[in-house]
Amino acid sequence: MLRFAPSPTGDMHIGNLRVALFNYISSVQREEPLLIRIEDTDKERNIPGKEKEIFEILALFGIKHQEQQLQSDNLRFHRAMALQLLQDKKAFNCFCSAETLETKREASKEGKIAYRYDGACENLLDEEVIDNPLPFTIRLKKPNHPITVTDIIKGSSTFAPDDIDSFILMRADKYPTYNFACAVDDMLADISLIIRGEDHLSNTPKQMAIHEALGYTKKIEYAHLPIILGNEGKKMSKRDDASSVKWLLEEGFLPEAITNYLILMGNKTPTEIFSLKEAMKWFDLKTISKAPARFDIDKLKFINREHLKGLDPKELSRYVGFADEEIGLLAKVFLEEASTLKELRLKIKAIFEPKNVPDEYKEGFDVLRKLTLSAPHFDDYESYKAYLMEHSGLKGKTLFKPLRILIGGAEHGPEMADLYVHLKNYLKEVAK
RNA sequence: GGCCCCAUCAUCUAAUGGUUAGGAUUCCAGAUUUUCAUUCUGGCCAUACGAGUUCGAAUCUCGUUGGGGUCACCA
Repeated sequence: MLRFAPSPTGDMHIGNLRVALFNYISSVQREEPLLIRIEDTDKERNIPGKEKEIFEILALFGIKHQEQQLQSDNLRFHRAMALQLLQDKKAFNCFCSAETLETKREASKEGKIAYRYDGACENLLDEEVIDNPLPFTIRLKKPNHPITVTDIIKGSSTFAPDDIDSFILMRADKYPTYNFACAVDDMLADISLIIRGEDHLSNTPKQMAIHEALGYTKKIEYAHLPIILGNEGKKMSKRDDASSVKWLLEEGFLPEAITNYLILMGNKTPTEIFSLKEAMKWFDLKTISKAPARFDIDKLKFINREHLKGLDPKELSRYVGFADEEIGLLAKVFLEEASTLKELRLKIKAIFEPKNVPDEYKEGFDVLRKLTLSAPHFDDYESYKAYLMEHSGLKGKTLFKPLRILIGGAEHGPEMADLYVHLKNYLKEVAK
């Protein structure tokens, strides 16, 4: 079983989507089910409705899953396991207040030394624990040996016991922390391969320590994906528009193109343009680069354009707000200068809307417009052009510039003959 | 700062000890198109640095520098 475990605390991030995608591909390749687990243990941060949004996005990108669960539904298991660790003396109650810990943390920061839990409550006598009325957390005793994480992408890295530390499993409010809930749930779900972002790499030895303390011996495979960097060369944050899947969709990037780019970036692929289905055949976690990759919106635009070119005209027409194959074909013509659906919609809209004509072309424009409205139907651009030339007396730039504005909606654009074929049945409307 | 990871054009990558270090995106120039854009052709641009190992290093080793991640009773 593989799993994708997002938390419903914000908009779906592009990095999350990539993790979801890779999990999906790997689950299909390995013929193992995929579990979607919503990590909702932080009641304060959960945003109502985000969960639904996550499933909608997954569906939109064609990511299919076999099972789904809410992490909070496993609460009784988290508590039972914590109790067991306490009984086995693998964990202990900690009565240090958040404030005390905070001051100690500040102190080490000032002394420029790494903060570690000082073990204050590790060896309390049973009576001291029983009689203590203070709220408490439960901490795992740090392991007595280093833990090595073997990662499909990163190779292996070893962590010392001090770096794993005696961290908190259960908070004072009796709810599990992320690491504990995650480790228990992965164990319960019999997860075989965990694909997640590199920012979880330092959590992995902690979760392995939990498994070890619980006596769970199944060897889980790991793949930590390199971070996606924003323009600044730092981890993409909510502040980067492009990090939001919703934003990219609104900008007019096709899910297929986003998928293509997410698989392509920081990776070695046989071709540049491909579908998810094609990628299934050759995708391999081992070819993912170890170094973080920078998000390049220009490359995404290029890929989007390529996918747009391959789209069925009818479908493309619907995407730009029409229901006519001809408009779809017209949109394709505009693909030479537009690369997103949003840009395409603007170009097409400009053709059907009242035109903005610069003064120098106003006169010619009016002549051409009236001529077009009264002209007979011409099947091809050449005849239409000849008709206009004959009746207007215009030629060269004074003809073509206003004409372009009239039927192209802009001063610049694709070959007018290419526009005309798809517009000839709309001509009266366009010149209106 | 501690720990972990990384290092080929501006960006994403290819070259599994022997290549004029290749491709793509971006950018620029010429060409062509009765306007512009497109298209085509071409161009700019990289092995971070320093030591080894070797007949030979982008490739292996070590160091330096640089970059990133992470250090919560968040996930």
